[in-house]
Amino acid sequence: MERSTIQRSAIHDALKRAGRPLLALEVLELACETVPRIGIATIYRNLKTMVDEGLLRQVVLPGENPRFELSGHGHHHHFQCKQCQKVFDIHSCPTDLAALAPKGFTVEDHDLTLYGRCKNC
Amino acid sequence: MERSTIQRSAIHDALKRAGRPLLALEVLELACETVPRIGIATIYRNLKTMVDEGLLRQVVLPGENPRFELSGHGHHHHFQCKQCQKVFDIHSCPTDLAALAPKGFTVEDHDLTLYGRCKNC
DNA sequence: TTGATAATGATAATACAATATCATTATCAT
DNA sequence: ATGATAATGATATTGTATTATCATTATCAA
Repeated sequence: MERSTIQRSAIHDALKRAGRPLLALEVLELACETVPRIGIATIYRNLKTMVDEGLLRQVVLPGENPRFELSGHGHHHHFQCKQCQKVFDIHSCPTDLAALAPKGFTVEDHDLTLYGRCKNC
Repeated sequence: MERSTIQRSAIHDALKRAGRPLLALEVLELACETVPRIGIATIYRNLKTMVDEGLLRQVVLPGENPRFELSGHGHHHHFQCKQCQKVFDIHSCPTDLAALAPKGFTVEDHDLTLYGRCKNC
């Protein structure tokens, strides 16, 4: 990926407009609004490259296919709506988590997902 | 699954002895100590049945295949060791999580995974 | 503008966990 | 102990997300 293509920028734009982590197929759907004939292989190829470049970050929720979001939001967590399945960012983070681990265990990182109803559902 | 078999009890016993959530293949490995010729299909069949019966609970961590643990431990979370990949139970739980969601969002549930080094690693 | 070649799009191939198939074996009510 | 049949074990098949292939198209340095 050394050349700039309308497909690549359509993918970046889709994620920017969405403002929330998207599945590959959701990226396809949104990018289609800009490039109607864009193929799913192009979506996967570009997502992979952009993650490698550090432009995107993968968001993996339990039991879900990977989603993708623009990187540079720092450490944050996610909320999934049980109704529409959409995933949203949460920009705060609980603090005392390291204390939860049993004796002898060292906590280096954590993942938190909240579930419920989003604003629209 | 209406008859009691040594395979079924070997699976239950494997999970009991482990005391932590196991992957299907880990269950196979442990159950083999009791029933050397047990097949992977039998593992999957019984795990599914035992989950349906409420005897087992599925534990799904981000990007991981399902693990299985004996149910009846109530609400709790999990710790995954970055070294040995094993998953352990954490029997405490942060409280203020509902407050983290944006306005208009309702939090009904949550999933927390801690990552780091376990006691043995 | 042109040529080298990177990227795309359509689709075939892959990877792999989980399920289905089916002959054989084990369970258990009688 | 016996027979009906549930369960097993070996393995083929499926389902599905992702990747590879390759002819065609688009990009961009010259």
